[in-house]
Order: sequence, then C-alpha cells, then structure tokens
Amino acid sequence: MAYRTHFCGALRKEDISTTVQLAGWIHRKRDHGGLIFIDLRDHTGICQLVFKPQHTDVFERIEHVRVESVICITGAVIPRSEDTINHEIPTGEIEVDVHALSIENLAEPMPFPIADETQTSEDLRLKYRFLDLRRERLHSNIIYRSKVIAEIRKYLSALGFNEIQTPILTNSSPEGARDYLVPSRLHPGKFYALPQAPQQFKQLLMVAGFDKYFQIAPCFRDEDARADRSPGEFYQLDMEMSFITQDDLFVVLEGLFDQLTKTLSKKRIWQLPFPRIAYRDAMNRYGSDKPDLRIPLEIQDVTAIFENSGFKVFAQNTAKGRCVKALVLKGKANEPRLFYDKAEDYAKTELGLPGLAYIRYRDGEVQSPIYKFLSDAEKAKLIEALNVQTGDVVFFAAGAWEKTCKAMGTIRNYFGKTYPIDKDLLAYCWIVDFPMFEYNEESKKIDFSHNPFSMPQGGMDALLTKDPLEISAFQYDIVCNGIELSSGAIRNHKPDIMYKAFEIAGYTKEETDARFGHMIRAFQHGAPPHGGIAPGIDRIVMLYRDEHNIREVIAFPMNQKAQDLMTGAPSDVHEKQLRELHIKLDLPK
RNA sequence: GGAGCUGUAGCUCAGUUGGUUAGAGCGCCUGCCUGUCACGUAGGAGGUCGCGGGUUCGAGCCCCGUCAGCUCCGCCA
Repeated sequence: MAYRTHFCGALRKEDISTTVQLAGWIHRKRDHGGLIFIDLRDHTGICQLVFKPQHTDVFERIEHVRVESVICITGAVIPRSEDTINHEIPTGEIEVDVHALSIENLAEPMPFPIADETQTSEDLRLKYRFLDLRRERLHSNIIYRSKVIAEIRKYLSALGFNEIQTPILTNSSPEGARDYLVPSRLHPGKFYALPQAPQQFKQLLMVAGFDKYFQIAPCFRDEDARADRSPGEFYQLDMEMSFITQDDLFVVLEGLFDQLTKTLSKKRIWQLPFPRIAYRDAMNRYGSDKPDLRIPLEIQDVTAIFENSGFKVFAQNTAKGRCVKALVLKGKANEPRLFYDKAEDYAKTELGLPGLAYIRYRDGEVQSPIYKFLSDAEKAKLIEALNVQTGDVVFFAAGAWEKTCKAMGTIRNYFGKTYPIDKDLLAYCWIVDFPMFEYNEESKKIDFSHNPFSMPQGGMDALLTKDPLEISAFQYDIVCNGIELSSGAIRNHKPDIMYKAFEIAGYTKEETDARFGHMIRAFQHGAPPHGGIAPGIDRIVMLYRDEHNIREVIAFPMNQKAQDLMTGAPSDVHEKQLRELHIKLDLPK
C-alpha cells in the first residue's frame, strides 16, 4: 500500500470530502486535551491535521509523539469554518480529519528547533546538517540551487552546448592555489591532484572539435575559507566555445543570466547588455576590479591639479605611477563630527592609510584639516573639476596608483553603506582588458597576471613591440553587485605566441614544454580559436538568494577549517591503508 | 601563519563595582484543557558558567594560558 495520495502543501478546498493519505514530519503540535492539531510538513508545504477523541486508538497514540517524528495518516479533507481559516498558508482553508495513523519514526527531542528560524551556532548546525536542511531557509536555498542548475542545463543545451565530464583524478599543477593530492597505490611516491578547475581539459575538448562545452564542475583548492569562499571544494559552471570572439561569449552569458533572472527571480537586471568597463577605468572610477555599480559614488582623479602644489603631501604624488584621488559625497557635509572621525579611523585601522583628508563645503564656511595648505587657484580648480556644491564633502587619498585606487575603492564601499541600495537590482558588468602581465615585487620579475593561456591583445606583434606591462589580454571578469562571479578569457591557440608569452614571463622553451607540453602539442595539431568562462555556481545562488555566507547554499559544507563536523572528515586512516600507499607519517609534534 | 569577535541549562540569551542557593523565554517530563495555528495553563527535571592555572576571605565577572566557532589579513594562476 502506498504511503500517500497527496502532498501536504497541495491540498485545497477542491479536495474537500475526499479521503487522502499524507506522510511527513510533525512540524508543530497543539494539544488541547480533547482535540489535537498537528501541522504536517513535507517537501511541498504544511497542512493542518485534526485528531479527535472519537478515534480513540489514533488519538491515544498521537498524544505523546514529539515534533519532527514521521507519521503517515489517512483522513478526510474537510472545510474549516469561516472563523478558523488560516489565511497565512495556502492550505489554510481546509484541514484533514485523521482516522488512521501509522507512526513511521519517533523523533528524539531536537538539538535546535526546526520550525523556528532561531539563530543557532554554526558548529551545531553543521553537526546536525540533516536537521538544519529541514529548516525552511536552507531547504529552499538547496531547492533553488537545483532549479538554477536545471535552468542552466536547459538554456545551454538549447544553444548546442554539450555537457562533458572531465577527470577528477588528474595532475598537480604548481601554478595557482595549493592542490589536494591523492596518493597513487600503483605508482609508489606519485600523486594525483584534484582539479582546481577543468581548465586544460576544456581547452582540449575544443581542440577535439566539440565546439561548445559546459559542465557543472567541482573544483578543489586547498586554500583558506572566506564567507564567500568554501574551503576545499566548490562548483563552477565551466564553459568553453570554439570560433568565438569576446563579444560572442558576452552575448551567450548575458542571455543566460537574463534567462535565470526572468525565470527564477523577481530581481531585475540593471543594464542589458551588461556595461563593459576596462580594468583601468574600473580601478580609477570605482577603486576595484569588482565594483558594486549600485553605489552612487565615483572616484575622480585630481592629480593634475596638485602638480607643483604647496601642499607637499599631494604634490609629491603627482609623479608617474602616483596619483591623487577624490571622492565626492553629495550632501554629506553636515553629518555629525563622528561620521568623519569614524571614516578616518576606518581608513587608518583597516586600510593602513596615514589619514583621510577631507574638505567639507558647509553653508558659509569650509571645514577641513588641509584647506589652509591649498592655494586659491587649487581651491577653485577643485570646485570646478569635482563640480562641488555647498553641502558636499570631498575625501582625498594620494600615493601609488594601484594602492590608492584600492584604498579609495574600499572607502567607496564603506560610504556606500550610507546610501539606500536596491536589493532587487542586479548590476552586472564586464570588466575587460585586464593586463596580460604584472610586475611581481617579491621576485622582481614579470608574471602572468591571470591565466597564462589568455590571448594577448595585438597578438605576436604586441608581445614583440610593446612594454609587457602595457599589454592587455582578452581576459575578462563578470561582476555583479560587487561580487566577482568569474574570470574568463579568449585563449591563446597559437604555439608561437604562447612560447613568446611564456618567455616574457621568464620560462625557457624547454621549461614551457616540460610543464605544458600536452597543451602545446595539442595546439600544434589544429587548434581552433576558442574562449570561455566559469561562473561560480555557489556565488550565483548566494546572489539570487541574498545570502552572505556560502555555507547557506551548500547542502553539506565544511567549516572554516575544512572539516566536516557531521562525518568527521578529515580523519585518521588505518595503518594498512597507509602501507598500501607507501606512506609514512611525519607529524608535527 | 597573524588579528578581531564570541563561548553561561538541549536552544536563544540575561547575569549590576567580584559577594548568599546562577536566572528568563523556548524545548523536555507529568498533569489540566474540544477550535488552535508561536494554543493556553499548573507543576517538575535540567548547569564542570568552553578548558587549565593564577589573584582574592570570596571569581560566571579580574589576570595569564589554552581550545572551539565565526569574521578578516596573508593565500585564492
């Protein structure tokens, strides 16, 4: 005999006078002595059951059953009287008069309430993850995640993408994050690595002629956790396409996110197509390569105004590679003193800035610790250049370009919190034209700034003739509301350009062959132009669910120290297992 | 590796300048209750104040150390 004929959340007044079987968890219980109400919950929702003393056996058996026990019932759907209708729930017009009961599983008292969303300590929630997942918030997040993935598959399959799995046991790559290693039994002393991303495989799939590939790909990186970074493993929508330009890819991704937004959310995309902002502009205007465009503040450059200024702090920062940046806050000149003090304190403690100069253009007076150092001409130029009006306040920072931009970007985000932000606005944008190379201060050499397989803009000609630090790559990020969802690139499919790029980064031909021989070899046997991207699934779900911690969108996450508090992983293994793998432990004391 | 915050009943928390027997709500147990929907109501059980040391006549509270969780920095091609 079947367990159920209906789902709890599906019953309506149309079902009145039918006999139904329901199965689920006791969500809440209200025992009136001569009458017991139970809210029965399943995956679909909640339905009220009524137990009446006329059914003596059933009534007596349910009396001492605790919440979260699993029961199956048979009963009649009956209407509720007008005054007992519950307008808060979809099934509130009816209830089920129970006349048969099967108790499937008695629940011990819960370590924390399931029906209440009471804040509960993180370690307890992780230890009893199977209970936490019953709670409304997590349960709906996981269902939502499933829908996002289903919609992605639907959209990409319709565009001719093929979903292809790539190896989980693969090779260690010294670049990038720390690898998770897996010892080989058949090859003593050798190790597999779990993939940090299927990067090379997806490019090889393009060489193999599959044209368009995607995968909901697990990625493993042994790096420390953050609120938006799961330790150990996370999921990417990994994609790659052949014979495409950067613009072709943008169209596909914009369509995908438009589709996700329309079908799964009441949120709105701010601008479609997404704005495209060059990396350098993003740094100059927003102080970040992942700007939150919803914040109505933009950084301005005032370096030129202070050339030869009498104010030495600014004047010494007008040389090449240095700058003076200004951030105008409209109408914020008359905040309490604490507003400016707290901002300065934040700049000093969090950003390590020596201070945060400001000018308050108040009604009839200007209040500023630096105003007295400025000439009348500089004062006038500032007002003109920044379009300052009475009631505005301007903050300044000066120094090396990148550091100053980033500091101002952090200040911009800090002040951004004082403006109303539309939670349902999705301000997607593309950050484009990332530099191909960067100067590594530590090793005093030129490094790839992102993916070594990206195509330099200008191709071989640029590599041969331009200052490497001036070369841009066809390398882009997709950003939404200040969250970096992914990097991507049009790849370098030409071996000669690849050797040259590696040479600039300090690799000889032999070293390049040794490390990336299989890639070069592939590109020597007919490689199509191709490119791709790999948006983080977890972060997409966080964004659409307004969650600020990645654990809230993962069914079984690990804690900050990469432990699974439910299963106890990582754990000791038997001596025999170690022997088979030819591994001896050398533990720190 | 470093910094910050937190740690008191099963859960969420309060606990005064260091002072008698450490409290509340929820949950749990035993009753009463036929229209609740966070049901109501009476009673009861439940504590290594994270752990260790110190100061003190006396420590949940002060000091030192340590553990755990979270957040951030480093790290994340």
